[in-house]
Amino acid sequence: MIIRLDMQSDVPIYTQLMNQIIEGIASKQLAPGEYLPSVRSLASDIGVNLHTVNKAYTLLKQEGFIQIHRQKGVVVNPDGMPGITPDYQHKQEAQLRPVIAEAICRGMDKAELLRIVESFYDDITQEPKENA
Amino acid sequence: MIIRLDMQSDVPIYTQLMNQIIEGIASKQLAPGEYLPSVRSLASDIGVNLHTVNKAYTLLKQEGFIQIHRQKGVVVNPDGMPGITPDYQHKQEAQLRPVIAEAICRGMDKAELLRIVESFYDDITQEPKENA
DNA sequence: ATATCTGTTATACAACAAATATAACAGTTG
DNA sequence: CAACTGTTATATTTGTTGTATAACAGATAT
Repeated sequence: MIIRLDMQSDVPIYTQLMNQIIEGIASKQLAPGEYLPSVRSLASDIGVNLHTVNKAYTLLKQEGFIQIHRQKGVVVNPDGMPGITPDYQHKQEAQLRPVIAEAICRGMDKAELLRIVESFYDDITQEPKENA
Repeated sequence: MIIRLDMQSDVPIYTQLMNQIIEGIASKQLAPGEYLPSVRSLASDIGVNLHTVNKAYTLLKQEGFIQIHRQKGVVVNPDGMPGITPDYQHKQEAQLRPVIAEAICRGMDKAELLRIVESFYDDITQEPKENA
């Protein structure tokens, strides 16, 4: 999977990494059971420090997306993804409400917003588009 | 309008302030032309520093949600809200994609996600529920 | 067994962001 | 003139982000 980082972004690198790995899983470019690069090799590939990758991996492990087998490597959770927990629902609401509120302010009607969400949903689930 | 801050949150206070003001406008609890408290009085009310409120106001001004009249006060933009600019669309995509990708990972199907977005949309547009 | 690969931990450092604390300035309004 | 606006400046504290090294401990391949 190709990782694209924007070093100019105000989004932390470890967050960009987490987001791209999660989208990779959502788009089935990364399948459960599939191994991810080691912290050192990924860090080297994308030109960041080992600890930055390790932070992303550790947080993804805490949320249940990946498993880390000591001395063996990092693998997309073969037991499946975490489900819709109450904690997750609260986090999702905290993320969605501000986005929806701003859309409303700017005059976006409900149908248009739903159309946009749907198109992103389709776009993610219809990857892989690895080759361009 | 009632402002609720979570001092334990990892979301910066000035961001929480911006979000709540934007949701206040979206829900029509704050109407265009309506005056907001001065930086000093709001800061005093919610128990934060003057500069924290000023940062939120300044950013809201930059995005076009409010106007700041020197020596007169802060007012919800009476010329209307900013529209759907390309910059905004990019920001919105950057905010939405990670949320949608995680929802997909966790097994939320498209209909359920759309239902959630719709319910938040309705919830925001059907405030004010000031009295509980 | 020895070298090499894992993740893990620890420490130190630089740069930056967030928030506070004071203070002062410059216009507006009562 | 006093009191209120937003604005600007400076300083300090605290926490986050990211880098840099280094070492540890277990697994694996030669």
